Amino acid sequence: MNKSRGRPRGNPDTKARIAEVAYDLFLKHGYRGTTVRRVAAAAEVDSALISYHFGSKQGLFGEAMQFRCGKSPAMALAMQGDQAGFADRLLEAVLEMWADTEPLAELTRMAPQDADVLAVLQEFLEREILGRIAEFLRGPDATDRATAAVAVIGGLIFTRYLNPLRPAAALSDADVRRILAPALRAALNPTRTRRPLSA
Amino acid sequence: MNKSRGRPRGNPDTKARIAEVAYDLFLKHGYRGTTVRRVAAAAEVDSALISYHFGSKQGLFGEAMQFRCGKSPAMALAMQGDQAGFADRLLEAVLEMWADTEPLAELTRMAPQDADVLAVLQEFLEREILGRIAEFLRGPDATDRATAAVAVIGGLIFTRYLNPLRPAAALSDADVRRILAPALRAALNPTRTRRPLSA
DNA sequence: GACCATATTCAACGCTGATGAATAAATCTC
DNA sequence: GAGATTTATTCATCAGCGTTGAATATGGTC
Repeated sequence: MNKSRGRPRGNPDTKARIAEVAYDLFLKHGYRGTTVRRVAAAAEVDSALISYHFGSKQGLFGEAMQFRCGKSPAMALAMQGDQAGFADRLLEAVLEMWADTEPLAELTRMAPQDADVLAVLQEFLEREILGRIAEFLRGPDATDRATAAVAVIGGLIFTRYLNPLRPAAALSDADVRRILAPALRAALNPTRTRRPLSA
Repeated sequence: MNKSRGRPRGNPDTKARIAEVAYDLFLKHGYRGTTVRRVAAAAEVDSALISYHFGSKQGLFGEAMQFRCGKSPAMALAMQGDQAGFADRLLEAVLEMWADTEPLAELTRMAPQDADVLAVLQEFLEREILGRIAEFLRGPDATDRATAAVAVIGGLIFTRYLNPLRPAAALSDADVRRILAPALRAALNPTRTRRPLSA
């Protein structure tokens, strides 16, 4: 069982192998449920090696996840078309992203287990979603409106995926669209002044 | 320093003292940052006593927090009045609760640190908010509509308090009302069939 | 006063993530 | 090619975590 000390023969990319094994384990058991030692064992490596390569458990998590999220084509699609229908297309894109992109859904599922995970999710929301929306809007108060939109979208993600309230998670996609579309439209609405509240 | 073994003289309510000390520490250092041993030290008690009284760290957390949340009068106020203005009153109540109820805000602030904390928050949302809304609505699909409403409210809590996206947290109360009120109204709307999407 | 339930400390267990020293292979330098 | 340096790895160990079981002292009951 004991492997000899020192650098191994050849140039096996042990670091990459560790990251891959870690990725699987993180998906399966969540952040806290995945211990450094278990990753090491699964990769047939001493646990100290993980500290050596990734610095810390959080570092390992970051590197193991990083290269899989982002670059979803769903958003790109929403960016094409007129501003009028943008809200609806945007909502569609978000629903699609979480339905298709497995690592994203898994990331969300285990986010409440640790602050480190939530930080990754937060960065994703800000850079990947808020950033692109602001870019599309292009107005003077573009950032403001994008911010408001992300508030609504974040809400969707929270109640539906991240911390699913039992009944809330059961809403159909159609229901989600019906309920949140007005909110998204209001958020993206350039008229920043108060509007009459028509009950 | 050593205190003698066995039951102490008098009947000091050590359990309550522990809960109070724990509450302070949880607020100050968060869930993970507060170790059982440190609570024990602060309460001048052996750490095993905590397992004895509360069963586990999560149990300690639950009991330490429990008796302070809930029972907020803001919700009760929203329950009085006609159905037409309910959405707006409800939104108002939520904003008020998080502004006033210190432990609630703190609970939210440190929720991302651990799943245990999120579980407490989740229970609060379901029982204290979703439950009361359904009770007020009283219709045939009351639960459905309440669920939808909580989805929106949960969104507010998520982006504003729990995992504050830097720009999103900066929204004023007025902005929040403007953006989310339409969504809440849509959620509470009894006409469950699709409505025309007027851009 | 005997007895049992209760409250407490003590000592230990098996975990956790991390660090520093030893070691061996790969690579660079002359 | 030999020697020095850098890189990759294991090993032994650390301090800390939450939890458990045994020992012990007090309070209430008959």
